[in-house]
Amino acid sequence: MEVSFLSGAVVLTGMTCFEPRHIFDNGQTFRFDEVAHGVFEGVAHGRFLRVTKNGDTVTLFPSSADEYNGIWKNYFDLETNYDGLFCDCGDEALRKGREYGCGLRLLNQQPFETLIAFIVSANNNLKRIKGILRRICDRCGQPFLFEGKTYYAFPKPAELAAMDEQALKECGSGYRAPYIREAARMVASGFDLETLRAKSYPDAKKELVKLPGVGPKVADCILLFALGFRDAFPADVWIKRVLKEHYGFEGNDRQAYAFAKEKFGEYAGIAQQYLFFWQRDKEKQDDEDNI
DNA sequence: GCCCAGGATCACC
DNA sequence: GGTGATCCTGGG
Repeated sequence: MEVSFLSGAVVLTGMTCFEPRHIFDNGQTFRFDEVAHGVFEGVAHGRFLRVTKNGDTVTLFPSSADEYNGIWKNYFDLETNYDGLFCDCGDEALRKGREYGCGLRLLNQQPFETLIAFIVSANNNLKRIKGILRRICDRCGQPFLFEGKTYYAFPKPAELAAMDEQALKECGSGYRAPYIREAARMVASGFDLETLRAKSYPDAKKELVKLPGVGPKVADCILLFALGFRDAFPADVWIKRVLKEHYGFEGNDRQAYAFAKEKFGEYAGIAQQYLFFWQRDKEKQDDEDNI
């Protein structure tokens, strides 16, 4: 991989392990859309970003050397080498998932945004989650202009805590409105997500589930997608189907965590992403076949 | 109008 | 520690 800085853009060449669709359309972020074939746009870290890929060349726009080094390099987890991961792991399902999901990467997102996004994700589907978060951002995030269009940053804890329950419900969040409000209030008044990075995985998880609307699965999403815990393993319905179909595993949630830890070890979270992507695409394909 | 998908919570054992 | 009802809403 090589990085070059053009005027207003960052160009990454030799990117064999970077596939925008696999990165943005895998349930880890809800703020990017494919606006044209192969062109993804979204807002992260309070900035607009357009990501395109041609061959093995990835372009980030608009960007600069400072922004790349300060934000996007870490956001796209570019210091982790995904190339050889799980290639000869002796686990057929994982090897296949890895092959299929090649180019997928874990994003390092902002903890507060990730917390709220996954509270919203509970008992919900991708399309609705996206809509709810967009309306929340439109309503109380900081606006900024880019190419003549207005975009909204994800709200800060205090901005979100200031929204009343009724307004949150009007965004479509339903019964989750009081959870969102109270979690935002707790973070605004001192619940420090950043310090969780220094804790062990079980301790950090114990802290997170103290927040309203955060159970074991949502806590794992925050740990994996925002706080750098690569061993966190979000056990949602999709991944439980994988465990059942390909590993013959049938158990409750806590047994699933133990199984994942034993089976996939310190990279359980990355394995989860490959398996999740594979399973979801497979079922999407099955649905299309049934039409 | 009815049923379904999707996790956290709460009451209860 | 585990089980099952409930919450909300878009979509079939």
